[in-house]
Amino acid sequence: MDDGPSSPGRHRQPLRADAQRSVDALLAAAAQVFAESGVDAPVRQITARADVGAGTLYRHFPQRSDLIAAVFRREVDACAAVGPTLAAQYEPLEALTRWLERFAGFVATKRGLSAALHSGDPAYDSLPGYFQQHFEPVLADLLDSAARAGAIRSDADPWDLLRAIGNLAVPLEDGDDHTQRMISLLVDGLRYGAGSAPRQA
Amino acid sequence: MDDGPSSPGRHRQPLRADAQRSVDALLAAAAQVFAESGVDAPVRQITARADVGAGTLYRHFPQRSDLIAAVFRREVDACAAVGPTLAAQYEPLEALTRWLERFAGFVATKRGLSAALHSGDPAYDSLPGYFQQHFEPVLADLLDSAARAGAIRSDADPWDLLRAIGNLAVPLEDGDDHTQRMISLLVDGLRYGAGSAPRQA
DNA sequence: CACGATACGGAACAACGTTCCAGTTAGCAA
DNA sequence: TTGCTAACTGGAACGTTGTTCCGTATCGTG
Repeated sequence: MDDGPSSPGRHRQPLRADAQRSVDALLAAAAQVFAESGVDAPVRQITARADVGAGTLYRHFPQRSDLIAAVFRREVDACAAVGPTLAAQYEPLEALTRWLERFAGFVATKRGLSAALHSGDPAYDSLPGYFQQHFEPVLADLLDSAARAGAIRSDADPWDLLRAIGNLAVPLEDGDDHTQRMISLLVDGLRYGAGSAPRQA
Repeated sequence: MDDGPSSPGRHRQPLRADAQRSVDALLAAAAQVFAESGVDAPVRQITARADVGAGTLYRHFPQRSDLIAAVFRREVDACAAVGPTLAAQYEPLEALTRWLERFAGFVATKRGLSAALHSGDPAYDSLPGYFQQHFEPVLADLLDSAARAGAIRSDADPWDLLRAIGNLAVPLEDGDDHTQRMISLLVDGLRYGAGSAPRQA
């Protein structure tokens, strides 16, 4: 979930208690600020909200991309973890719908990150893989359960769906319910061929 | 070719002579600096090379995107204009090859612009259209002439070729001749089905 | 409790984007 | 040519940002 310092090996040392607090506060603050002002937001805005000095930030995240990548991974983990929880709590179709909405919320906070991803900085190279690796199995399980229950067709491709919703949620940004309507439309589309022979995802 | 001030209607007034000099100097300097250091290069670097004050830059290009877009359009125009010239000067296949190499040179100076394009700034919205609108006819003519001369097959899609070379030239940046070899490979591919029935571009 | 290692805060510096205006210059009319 | 006005120019100056540095505070341990 939270790797302490920068990029390479996970966490080398157990991190002192206050240091762990700082890292957590920074990641939480950065997540909020990134969502509000994009990944190019001023550093001071983050340190101020985390109630932390600038030196503390640079101690744990020497490169800006370290912070961005860490926030990204943390949010991917959080969103992916919701999948099994929902699956245990709701019937398959309901769990699927709710998770897709949650995923749309995740995507909505990624304003400006797309540009960073294509900036050529090698620090971001691993993120798309991380994204796919963690989300695809979660959605695959949700789809599978719903299909077994006869609630949706069985030929939906998880990765296609993820990208479709990603494209749906990105251009809006504003808090209207357009994305939500689109998602339910997609789910309805999945339900269409439930019992009989389906066509495509 | 050179629209004076910022974005909307072309040039509203004929621009005073010294102002025209400044604009030209700025566009030339910006083109060099962008090619060397990317579109995020410091403003002062541009004004210094243009031998111009900062105020002069902001008078003619209030937004950074104005300057970037102007440089982009100017270079598109310059590159597109070379097409007919080469066509009149060389035999069709030679003209085609030379222009493709020229086009690769154009693409090579666009480092970092791809990221800006996807930044969401509406000032860049028109650029892709401008790109396609000016390059596609030029290449289409060159391909057509070469096909009529029996030098290449006749089913090559100009737009496909432009994007292929664009992808070829982007990742290299360094001045090796890899791009050039790839282009000649492409042209050889075009020649393959010259007289007989071809397959695809 | 005391001590060493670790981490913290925020002042300080450098570099940048942008604004502002006193001085200069181009274009035109007499 | 000369004089006038509007347009244009240069660069100092300001506010903001990224980043470093180090005296001080805190943690974990024997």
